Amino acid sequence: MTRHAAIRAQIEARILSGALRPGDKLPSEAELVAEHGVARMTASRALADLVAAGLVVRRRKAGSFVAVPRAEESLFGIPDLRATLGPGHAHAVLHRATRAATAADKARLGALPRGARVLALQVRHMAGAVPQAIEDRLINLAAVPEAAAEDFGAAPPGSWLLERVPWTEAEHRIGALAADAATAALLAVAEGAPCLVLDRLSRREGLPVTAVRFTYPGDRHAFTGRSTPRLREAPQPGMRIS
Amino acid sequence: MTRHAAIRAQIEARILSGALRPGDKLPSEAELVAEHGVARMTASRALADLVAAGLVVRRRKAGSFVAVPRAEESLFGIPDLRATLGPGHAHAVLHRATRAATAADKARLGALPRGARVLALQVRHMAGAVPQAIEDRLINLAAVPEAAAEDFGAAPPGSWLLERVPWTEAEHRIGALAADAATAALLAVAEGAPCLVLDRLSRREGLPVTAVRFTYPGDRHAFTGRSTPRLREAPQPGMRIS
DNA sequence: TAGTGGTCTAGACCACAGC
DNA sequence: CTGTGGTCTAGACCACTAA
Repeated sequence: MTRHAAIRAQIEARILSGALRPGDKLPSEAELVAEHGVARMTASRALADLVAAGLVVRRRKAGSFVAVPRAEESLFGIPDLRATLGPGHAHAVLHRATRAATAADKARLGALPRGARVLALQVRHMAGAVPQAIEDRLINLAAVPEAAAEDFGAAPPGSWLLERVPWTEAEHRIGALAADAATAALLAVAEGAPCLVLDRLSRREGLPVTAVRFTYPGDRHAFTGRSTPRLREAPQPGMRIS
Repeated sequence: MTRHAAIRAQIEARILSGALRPGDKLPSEAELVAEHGVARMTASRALADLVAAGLVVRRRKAGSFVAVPRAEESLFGIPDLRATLGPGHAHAVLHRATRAATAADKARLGALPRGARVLALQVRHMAGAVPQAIEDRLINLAAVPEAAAEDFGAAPPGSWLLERVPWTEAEHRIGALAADAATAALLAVAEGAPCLVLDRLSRREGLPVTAVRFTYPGDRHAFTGRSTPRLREAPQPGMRIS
């Protein structure tokens, strides 16, 4: 491993483990130079890589800090609904339950220890009086214990989680399904109407954090995005839901 | 503009304009040093940025070369169907026409000069005897004149284009639609069945190149992906269609 | 084996934004 | 004003691999 990669890995591990939290100050280049006995360009390279990875922000004179994830640029470039729908957006928690993980829960979240507890949520997102999406979410309380005491009245669970839990891996699936009777009723569409479905499973260092399914009425939503060849100084703008 | 950015921009312009084609050799670091009067690290940084942008590949002793886009990692990480479906995949051109751009064509491709000619294609993708997708594509012949003489028997148009035409910008839309009668017949699904629809418009330096709509049966396909925080040395694996 | 890229050093000057 | 990051230099050694 190269020296800049070693420095980078050390800092990255502290961020991903939670020892360093979003907003915390990192060592300055000069401190890294003294600590690791390298040239400043080497320390600078390590921090620059962390910036490219989105884990760190740097400000002149102020220093380097653990990046605070912005809700607008969620996983895979698919933002959460708060940013998408804007001020007219409202959400309501339809169901909320904590329970020992069932077999079905384990199938969604992946391997969980025996007796693991999960928080199951169903949230409906509205734009005015028009239903825009149904969110079915499972949260692994072993990974996010503070979720048990949260009512998600102010921020929907996606935004709430994004600002608190660093993630290291996510799996996504975007498909199309016909609305079943329950979904159709909640979304105010005809039974059998085409719906866009986004499934996402997020992990932190192998530990499942949350599994979520968003169901959007096919006539009201699409994922849109712009992309350019990935440039270091122009990160991918990502997808929007529109 | 910094010196490494200037060197990078010069090379990038030559690649995007087509003056340098995929596979062409770029100046070595030593040549860039002599040409621009900079230190080697500065030239190296310019080339490293181009590698990060995916425009360049570098091999020790051999040199730096314009990257040949791989069909497996298409725009937005959504690969073309050849790579997805593997050896069992076959495609057939159902319709093929060159014509002066109609109003509908211009609506899909965006601004075109008067009298612009386009190639319209409809292609069906199969896995064995099972239809997997319908591809409706428009190609701007002003941007890709050699497409007029291509029959797309060997490679489907997506792969063919990707290997020949550099792109600088793309817009995407993923939605869900009910299959109309014609689509249902081609995909061998019931009329009204939910379908996943991917629309993509690609441009090269503002010039529309191609607009395409893929329609997938909702019960046979989904876009799946894994993602990690974007690391310079571990590029996004991207989506797969499965 | 020689050319090329990959990394690192120990300096330097500058721009910028907090203090 | 000063700490911090951003960039650049002119070297150096090494690793890899294509010739």
